[in-house]
Amino acid sequence: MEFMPELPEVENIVRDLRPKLCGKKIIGLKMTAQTAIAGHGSVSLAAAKDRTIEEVTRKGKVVIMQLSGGYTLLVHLGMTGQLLYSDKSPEFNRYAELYTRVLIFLNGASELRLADMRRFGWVEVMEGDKALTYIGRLGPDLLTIDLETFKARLSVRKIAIKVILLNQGIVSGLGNIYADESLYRAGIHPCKKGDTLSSEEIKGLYDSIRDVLEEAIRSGGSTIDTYRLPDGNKGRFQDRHRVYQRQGKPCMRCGTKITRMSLRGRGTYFCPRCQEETV
DNA sequence: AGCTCTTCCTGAAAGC
DNA sequence: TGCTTTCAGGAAGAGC
Repeated sequence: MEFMPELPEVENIVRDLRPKLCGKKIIGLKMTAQTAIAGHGSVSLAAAKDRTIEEVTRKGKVVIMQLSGGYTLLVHLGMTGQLLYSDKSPEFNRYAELYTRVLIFLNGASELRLADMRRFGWVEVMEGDKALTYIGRLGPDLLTIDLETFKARLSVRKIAIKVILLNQGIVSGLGNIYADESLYRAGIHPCKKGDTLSSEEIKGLYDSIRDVLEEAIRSGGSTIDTYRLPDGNKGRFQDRHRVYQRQGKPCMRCGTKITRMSLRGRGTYFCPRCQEETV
């Protein structure tokens, strides 16, 4: 159960869903179990009924579905969320059967559902400017941000760089796994404060993040595979972890044992030699 | 501004 | 063996 959808997984989901959903009309919605509706200024989910899905995009980890009439459907997968599409007679996996939270019925006998065991995920329908306001509060997406913006947003912060990277209001898309992996590749200690990073370090981190994200997207992430084989094919990105959940194991670069620490309540993995704390 | 702590939720894993 | 506790994680909120 290794989903933890971060930017690469959400990117793959959006790429997969876009051609399937665009042009489809929402003919009904059903909330199951306890609902997972966020309250960022939303209207009732029912407002999405009879609207057509015009575009499917994302920003950071948030899936954005533009609906006709100026409405927007947002989906966040939290930790364990899956967005499952089916146009066959709904035959989903056991996970989906157990943990479905929201069902969206589409024309053409197809449906989309949010299944989410731990219920940190949510869906929300917004009208007009509300969605723009919410999306605008998210920092620039890390797959498309330019170096100057990246530098400007990081270098003014006096907090640990990992905390910066996880704050979706500063830059969006990274979660715990890719934050650690990116910092490792850049050779930067997770606790180093943003305003103490040199230009070279910021450039190195920028490149590392881009590399990690693109590699993860190419390797299929993990969530994309749950569309068809939820309990089987899980993607390959976890095989590429160099520090995440590798505490006690040798660093692939220098052999030093990977360390685990808790940073703001998040498990944080790094190589104490390659990511020396210099300040 | 930034830190710590708490809440949400559930299953895996560790402790006894 | 079997019950109980702890932990993990994204995001938001409270209080200092």
